[in-house]
Parts: sequence; structure tokens; C-alpha cells
Amino acid sequence: MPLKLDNAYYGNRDVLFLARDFLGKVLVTQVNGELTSGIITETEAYAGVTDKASHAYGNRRTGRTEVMYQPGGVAYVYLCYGIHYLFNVVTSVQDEPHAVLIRAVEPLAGKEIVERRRNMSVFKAAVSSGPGSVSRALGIDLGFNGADLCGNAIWIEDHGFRYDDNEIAATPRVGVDYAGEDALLPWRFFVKNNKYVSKPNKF
DNA sequence: AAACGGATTGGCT
DNA sequence: GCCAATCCGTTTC
Repeated sequence: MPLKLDNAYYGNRDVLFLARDFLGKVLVTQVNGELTSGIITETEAYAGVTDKASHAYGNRRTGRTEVMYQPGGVAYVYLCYGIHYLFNVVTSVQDEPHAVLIRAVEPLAGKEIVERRRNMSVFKAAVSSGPGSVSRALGIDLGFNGADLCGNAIWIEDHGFRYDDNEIAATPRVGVDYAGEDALLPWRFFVKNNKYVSKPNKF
């Protein structure tokens, strides 16, 4: 039986552990009665106030970043490039603004709904590879910002899928060149040889 | 009230 | 593989 992840799980202060542990977990959304889900295949860790790539770097608090300071177990969704909604899982304890960006999933439930939202076959890797595509495939928009991951609109389940360490690649994060030396940290995790992973997907 | 700029995507070569 | 669109929410004045 799928097990819904709880606040004790999200409260883990080790964001690198969680980013890696999310691989194989199942992200589920229910929008207007339509249930869709995907197996998480790619993530990135953002380590709060000390991470130059994080929106919360230097303890930055604005209207947008405030949700990251909540206790783990809520959604942080923001608009990127004026077009794409990017979904993060807020983790750790209150006032420690760690987050994990979900960058790709493999379609699982509600495939026909995903195909309608994306106007492409679920057999095409691009259907849900890349953070903007994940949100479009699962119907995530700004309205999900701050959503409780233990509620009934969006949550994550453990279906018992496990990946061995040698099946997981750790590489630098994508699109964070502005972060100086922190751009080099190998905090992006993805399932090797899974086609539902954004480019670059070599290791 | 106005400027800013980006955790990307997809179309084109 | 490269590169340009897109453009609105966020931040600051």
C-alpha cells in the first residue's frame, strides 16, 4: 500500500539526504477532481541561507521566500522566466529554509490527463522532464504555493520503489551559474538511464 | 508606480 | 546543439 509521506519525514534537516531519497517516490496532485501522479526521477537540493543558489541565501526574507521558512512539508511554487511554474518541497525545521526542486517525473497515474495538459504522448520524454514541464503535466500553478503536502491537493507517496546508489547520478545543478563556487556542488540527483530526466542527462 | 530578471523551454539549424 | 522568446510576479523606488 502506498504510504503518504508525513511531516516527520519532511522535517529531516538533511536536505541532501531528502533530495536523493525523493527519487522513486511518487508525486500526486488532485486538481478539479483529476488525479495525476509521477515517479520522481530528478531533483535538486537548495540548502537555505548558506547556499548562493538558493532564493533564501543570506537569510533573505521577502513575500516570495517567506514560505521557505515554514516547517518542512509545504509547497514552494514560483514563476520562472515569466512563464514556468517551478515546484519545490520545503523541508527541514521552521526558519531553516531548505528546499528540494522536483525537476522530472515519470508519468504514473492519469496518463490521459497528462497528455491533454501537455498536448503530447506520455511516451515522449519531454512530457514531464524539466521543472516547468513537471508542473504543467501535474497541473501545478501558483495556487499551490504554500500548499500543505499532507493535504488532499498535492502530496508524495512511497510505493516502495528503491534505487541503488549506483543507479543514481549526482551532478552540478542546472541554471545556477550566478551562484559562483556553489554552482559546482553536485546537488542535482537523477536516475541513470531513465528517459524522463532533463538535459544534460549524461554522467 | 515602475523596473527587474530569471532554479526554462522548445523551435530551429 | 544553440539561442531567443516571453513576460509577469516580485521587488524596490
